[in-house]
Amino acid sequence: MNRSNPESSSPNEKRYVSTAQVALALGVSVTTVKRWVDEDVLPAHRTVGGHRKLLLADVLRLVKAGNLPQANLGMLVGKSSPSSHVDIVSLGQQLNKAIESGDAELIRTLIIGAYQAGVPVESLADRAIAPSLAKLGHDWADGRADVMEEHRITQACLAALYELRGILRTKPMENRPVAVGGAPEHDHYIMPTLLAKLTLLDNDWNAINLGPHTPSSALEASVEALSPQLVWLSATYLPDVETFLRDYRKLHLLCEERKIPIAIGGQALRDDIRSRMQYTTFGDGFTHFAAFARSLHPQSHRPLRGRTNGPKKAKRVVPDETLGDDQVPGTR
Amino acid sequence: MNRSNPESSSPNEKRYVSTAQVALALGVSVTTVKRWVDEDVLPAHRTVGGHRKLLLADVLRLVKAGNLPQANLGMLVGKSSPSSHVDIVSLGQQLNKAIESGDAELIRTLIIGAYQAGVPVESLADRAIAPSLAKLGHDWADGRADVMEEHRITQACLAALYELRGILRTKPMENRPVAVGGAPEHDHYIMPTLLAKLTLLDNDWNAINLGPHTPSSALEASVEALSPQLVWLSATYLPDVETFLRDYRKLHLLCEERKIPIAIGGQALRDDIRSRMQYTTFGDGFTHFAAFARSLHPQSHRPLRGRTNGPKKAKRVVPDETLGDDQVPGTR
DNA sequence: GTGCGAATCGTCCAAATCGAACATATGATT
DNA sequence: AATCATATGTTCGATTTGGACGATTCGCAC
Repeated sequence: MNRSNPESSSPNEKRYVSTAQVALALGVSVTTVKRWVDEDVLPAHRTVGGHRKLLLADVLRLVKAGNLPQANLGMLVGKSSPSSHVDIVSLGQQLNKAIESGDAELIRTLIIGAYQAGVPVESLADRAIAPSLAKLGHDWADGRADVMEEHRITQACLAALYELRGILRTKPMENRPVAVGGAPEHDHYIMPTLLAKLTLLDNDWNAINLGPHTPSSALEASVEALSPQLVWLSATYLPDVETFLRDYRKLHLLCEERKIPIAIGGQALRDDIRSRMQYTTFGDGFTHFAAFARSLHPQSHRPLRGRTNGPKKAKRVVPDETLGDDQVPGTR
Repeated sequence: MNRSNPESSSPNEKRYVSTAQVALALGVSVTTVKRWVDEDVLPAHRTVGGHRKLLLADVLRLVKAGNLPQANLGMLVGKSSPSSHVDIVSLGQQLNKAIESGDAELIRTLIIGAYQAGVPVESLADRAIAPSLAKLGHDWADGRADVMEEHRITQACLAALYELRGILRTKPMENRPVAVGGAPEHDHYIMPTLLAKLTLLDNDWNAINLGPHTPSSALEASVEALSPQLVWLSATYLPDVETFLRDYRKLHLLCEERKIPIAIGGQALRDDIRSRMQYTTFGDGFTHFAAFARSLHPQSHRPLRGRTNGPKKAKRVVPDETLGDDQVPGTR
């Protein structure tokens, strides 16, 4: 087992980094980093002598929130991997190899490392984890892998994802909109609904996951008890479509009455089933799901250049963006 | 700890920590900590030999006064001394309250904190987590709690346990004996088999968890593929006892042939079922399970977190003097 | 007690960071 | 195109920090 990242072993997320390191990694100057800290764009702590100390987790959050094209986080998370931008495709291939060899430690390193290198959770899910697990499922069906491998790998991925959840948990949960969700009854797949939760957490939601095999009544109870601003339902296995549809209609009625959008997704929801459901959005993958969540609750944004408002010192809260890509001059 | 007045902040604040520990927690170098002490920014006592001993409370005060919060104080508070024996009973009560109130964050804090305070995983499982979840189950059956609460709490506990797994993972894994295990087919309970894995990890095993709903064939395949030195099977729900027994007998034969001990456990294995099984040991709780594992592979050293006992020469700290504390770190 | 490895001490000095003032770049407004 | 407001980049001396060194102390086992 080639341990490409030997040093690991350090809970990177709560490591302090200096302004210079952040500047180098983000492709901006030190002064800019200092100013961002002073303007509360980036949280930081000061030493007694006045030096700024940034938590790595805060920096990573900014990278994902604002669009910093030149971000090269390799230097921050581990100086051993200068492979600048993490290629999501190659990540998927590496993940496949790790799964084939059954190397749980490598699986963890790849997933956590990719996130720390700036890959959003939804991309990680759609383009690396889901395809790899699907491939594993096919191999199993074709007899090239056995159930033992499948179970073992599933547990390894689960552990990595829960660790990722721990990283996502580290940032402020105040003033976040609440979402609840789960998988329908008799659907025992843990991962899809967990990925949905992680995706929401990564997009500044407070997600409450009721887990797999959640009876419709439990979901309805949570809607009434928590008054969420979004409900998700992830169906991977549906033994009884009719019962599911009946339950779903009830849930949908309740949510419609309370004006709560529902997002549904999952492999089990084939076209013929979807056509019989009413929903606000069907997420064809977690990327769609994340986009929908962001449309409901836009994230804060990095300051933009130029005049944004009248001469007044207006507060800068850019509601949404799209402004496409904007090139930050990566001088230096 | 009977005398503890509950509201008195943290359990341990009169503990002394070294400059290196403080440096690690605050994210600065040892030299800097030494200088801060010399400049009266941080109060400290000196041993007769001149070593600095910092009161944990003082460090925490600086952390709050200055702007260095949320540093890795986990590393500091984590190494609690044995004298502050966490009362496992009171922990269970606190956990019950946290579960009743549905406070996921509190659940996490209690579980992680208890482990870091020196409670072994098996005790945590047997005397806090299992009773609390059993109580939740009863409340649910009696109508005092609903399914929503149960699912939500289960997810919270799962997350905490996976985080605990992350902590256990950081210990060296070389030269550990391998164990494999899981829950039988159609048993979808994740937690018992996860707790079994954590228990083994905490006792210097390398445990591979195939997870819930594991077909007997998968377990057998893993025995053949991995040649473990222990197999565990945790049954919480057994819809078809006869099939289970038939599968188990096959597994037992395989293991006997290879001289691999089997440990079984779980609520579903009532006396009448157990009487029909052959096994090496039946773990009536994780404490038994851990003891059995240790008997197979004695630990070189129980990972005593914190000092086992202070040298009889109790603190020989010279109260040192005056140094008009306060001295707020001038953030200039 | 005695001994030994690991941790800490004190003291250097180089490197990193700070704050402030000034110069440049960017994008919206006119 | 010209203008303006904001954001970013550069330089500078003063301050803070971090690492290296041998000498000393501490904790633990025997």
